[in-house]
Amino acid sequence: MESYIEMGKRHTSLKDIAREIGVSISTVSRALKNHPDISPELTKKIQSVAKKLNYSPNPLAMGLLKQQTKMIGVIVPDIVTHFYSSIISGIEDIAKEHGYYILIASSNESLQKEIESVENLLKTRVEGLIVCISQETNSFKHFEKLIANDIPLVFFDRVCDSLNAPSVTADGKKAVVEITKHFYENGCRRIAYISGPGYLNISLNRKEGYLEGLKECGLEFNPDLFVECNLSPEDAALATKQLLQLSKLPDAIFGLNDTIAFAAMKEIKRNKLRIPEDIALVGFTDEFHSTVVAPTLTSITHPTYQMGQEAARLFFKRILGTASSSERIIMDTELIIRDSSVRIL
Amino acid sequence: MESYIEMGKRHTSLKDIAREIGVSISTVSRALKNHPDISPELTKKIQSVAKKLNYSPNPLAMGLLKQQTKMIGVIVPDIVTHFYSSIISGIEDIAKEHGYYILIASSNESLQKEIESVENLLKTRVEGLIVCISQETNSFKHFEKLIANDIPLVFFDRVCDSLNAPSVTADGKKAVVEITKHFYENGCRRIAYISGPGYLNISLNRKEGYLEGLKECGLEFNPDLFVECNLSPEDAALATKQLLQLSKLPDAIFGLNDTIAFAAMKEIKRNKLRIPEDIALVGFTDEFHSTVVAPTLTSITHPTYQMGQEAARLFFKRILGTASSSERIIMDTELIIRDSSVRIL
DNA sequence: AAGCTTAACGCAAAGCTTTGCGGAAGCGAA
DNA sequence: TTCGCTTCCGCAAAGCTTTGCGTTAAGCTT
Repeated sequence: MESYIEMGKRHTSLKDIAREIGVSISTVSRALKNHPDISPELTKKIQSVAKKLNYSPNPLAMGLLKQQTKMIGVIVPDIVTHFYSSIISGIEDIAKEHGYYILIASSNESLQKEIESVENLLKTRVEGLIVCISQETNSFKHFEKLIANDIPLVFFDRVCDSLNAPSVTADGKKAVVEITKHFYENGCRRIAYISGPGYLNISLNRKEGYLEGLKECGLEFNPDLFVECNLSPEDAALATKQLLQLSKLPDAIFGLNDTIAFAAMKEIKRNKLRIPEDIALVGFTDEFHSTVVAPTLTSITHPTYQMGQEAARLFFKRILGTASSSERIIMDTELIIRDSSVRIL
Repeated sequence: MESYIEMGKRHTSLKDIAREIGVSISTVSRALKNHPDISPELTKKIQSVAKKLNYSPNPLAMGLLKQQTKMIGVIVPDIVTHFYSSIISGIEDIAKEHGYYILIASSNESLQKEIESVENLLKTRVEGLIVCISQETNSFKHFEKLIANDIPLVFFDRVCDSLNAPSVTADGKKAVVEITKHFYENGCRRIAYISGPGYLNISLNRKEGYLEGLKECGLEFNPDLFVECNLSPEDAALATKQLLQLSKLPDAIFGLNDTIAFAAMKEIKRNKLRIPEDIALVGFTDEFHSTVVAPTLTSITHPTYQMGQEAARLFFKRILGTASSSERIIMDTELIIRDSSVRIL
């Protein structure tokens, strides 16, 4: 008896199995899920042939039928930063648990690309989106459309507070209060903050923490010591230069994130100033290389991987309909003290 | 006239448009691609309605019809290392040019997970795979199966030479010859090499370069100065310890990659030895933090992003049938000299 | 032996798109 | 008036799976 299976076909279908055995497609389908309508012997036979032919259901057909693709779109500013790739890892693992795959798109910090990504991802019929907005994103029409169409959407890290969507963020305010106090305890009195774009929630939250921290330490806010930059190393270097040109130098700098802190570190060194003796330095996000720079960088650790997991969990709550309309998870952070901020007083 | 479009449906189909206008589905399909059979007025009308309803073809249906998913599976040892995420970026961009999406899977350096990833990716009907094998991978059955089934497969960085598949790698041999000479010119005579698992092509190629370089410098190979480790920082630290316990210390260490070099750097510092005065150090892969460690690390730059692009291009050559059965691209590298290896003689 | 139940399957539709082919209507020509 | 051609559109199948419902034949009851 010759096999009817054509060679060159990459995947076996129910039809192939049906033809091979001489039964109908529906019988095969039922047998494979042990439907009682099919006799035990036939079921057994069909299952063995299916295994031999290495059958696996065609997800396209299933998707068409069930109207679901089992895919989640994930939009991040970039994929090469450890912070994001680590979060993606967390999302991926939870997605896998639910039998979902993720489709990753990078906005490259561009609003335009972010909008395109939303559209493209939607065209591929992802079932929803998990996103961290770009640093340029100050308009949210592309997301409002999703919410109006009832397409699941969850934000992480950089969120849009005005949108009614679930999110997971870090407690930036609390963290920066802690940083500011740490500076103070190490004798710093002119504490500078290099922030990101003012409309981003992370900039805002951390600034709140900065102000609150100053207050608690009995220090006054000095506009000279507050500068904004976009999130590039180049712009951060510029911001640092600006601080270093003040007639009265800062004695501490807090960078919105580690990228900014590293740029600041280079700039400070170039000016032959010592860290932390002349200027203490603290970052945020605890990138991998914090421990390997000199001096090692004091920073705030995000539980990045867990943030990714939580974001994904929020997503599935939403998919499964068990979510409150917009749950907001705020995760705790931890101050990791290293050499860049500790002065022997 | 009331619209027939149901609310709550997330996507418009041809059927929706057809019903809205009162023509058949096939007419709509043809009109949308300007088929001459459809009258200009009707075409115009259909197109305007399609636009209004924000129609985009259902990729599941298309996939089923055309038997293609427009998806590529990418398997990497991990996604959080800059080297891999950067390559992924390159792959992604070329894929996007071709209207393809990529599905990323991490093997976490585990052969078992790699095998699972291959199977899972295949179940989702990716059209082919682009992979960098795990450090454990010394068996290739899971890939042979792909080749036998004529499923496109291209390797990058860590490849399997015995398999007849296209690949893109860096010229490790040439690079390490250069490194060795660089050490020699800086007065080093006891040059050590911390390698990775012996069966990996990258370990092999670089060892060839090491031996060749020693030869050209008139140095003899000393087995004491050659150690292998798996690619973890912990194991690299162990390997370094082993070197530092030699009665006669090495005066130069080359690490298979930057991760190993960083681990070695920590270990050397812990032993109160100076870099590069006591031991010169060179890495490979030029991770972002090479410039920010102290001393800054001399290393080899891979053109990572371009490697990703080339891998993807190879993939599409294969898909489009214009590929020689197994083209192998070998990319040039560059030695970036920094503080960790330059001695003032 | 006729009627009925039940076990064990097959048919067909739906989900969406493309495309070869068949069909209807309109118009000019004979 | 009728044949034939052109123009313009619809039918249906294929790609794969699931599932409600219909069908067949065997076995049992009385």
